[in-house]
Amino acid sequence: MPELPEVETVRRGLEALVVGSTIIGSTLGSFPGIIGDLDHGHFSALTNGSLITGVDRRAKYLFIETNGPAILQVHLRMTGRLLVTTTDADPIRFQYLAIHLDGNRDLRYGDQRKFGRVTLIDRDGFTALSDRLGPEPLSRLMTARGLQLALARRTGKIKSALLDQAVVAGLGNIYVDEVLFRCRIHPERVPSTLTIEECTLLVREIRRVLKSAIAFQGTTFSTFENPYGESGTNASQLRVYGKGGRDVPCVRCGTMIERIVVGGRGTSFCPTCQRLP
DNA sequence: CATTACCTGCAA
DNA sequence: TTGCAGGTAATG
Repeated sequence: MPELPEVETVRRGLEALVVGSTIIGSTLGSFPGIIGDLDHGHFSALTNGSLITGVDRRAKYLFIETNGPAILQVHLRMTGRLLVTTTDADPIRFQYLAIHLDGNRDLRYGDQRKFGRVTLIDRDGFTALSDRLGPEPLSRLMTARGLQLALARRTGKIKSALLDQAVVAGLGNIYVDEVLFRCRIHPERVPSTLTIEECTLLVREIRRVLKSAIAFQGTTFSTFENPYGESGTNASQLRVYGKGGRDVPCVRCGTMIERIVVGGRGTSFCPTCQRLP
């Protein structure tokens, strides 16, 4: 499940592999909807001949920048994969798009569940999207005070608030559970009741957990891979995610990790370390 | 605010 | 055979 660390891992791989390459064509597979509402002719007209000048990330979105009229916007959602291969390589699993680059290489997009998209946007589209996302947690724009302010008018549950990309950009189900465990905050805490001390702790642990996960090249449970086709190794670092209701003891106190549903998401936490006030 | 749709592999 | 996995948009 690609969240910020996994998307950042893909970004770094793509930056090393495709910046400086020119798009010379593309092949659409059996699910044309992968490129959104655009037809392949228009997609080609807007991308063929463009030089790839950079790869950026905002929240869980990737942006492949070009010197042409379009930016490629990629969202991997649940099972999307971007791989760089040779042009004559066999199709990757669930391949729906191949972008042909000069030098006999392809940028391939595969997606078992067809949730992800590779769409084209312009500079205004990027700005509009970026404007409705919250601060990047690895930048100075995320602050304890800002987080407390964003949480002040929230009446739901802290886990749901942190999953809202308008509050903090890039957290998903895995890392929210991990961050809350490390902060000893119950996932059902009312967001507006968090103290500034707790927000300071959250900011610190969000950064720590995400940076560490990037260093491990992301968490791979089944499908996540970097553009080289390599799995991430962060799964071994997880303390609670996926462990609730399976007789797994808390690494801190030995209490069995519990599983509940919060905002429709499976949630694992330690009922002893993470108590409601 | 919560719930559902979108998808498909896989575990129970 | 059923239901769960979950990021985001759409809906109630």
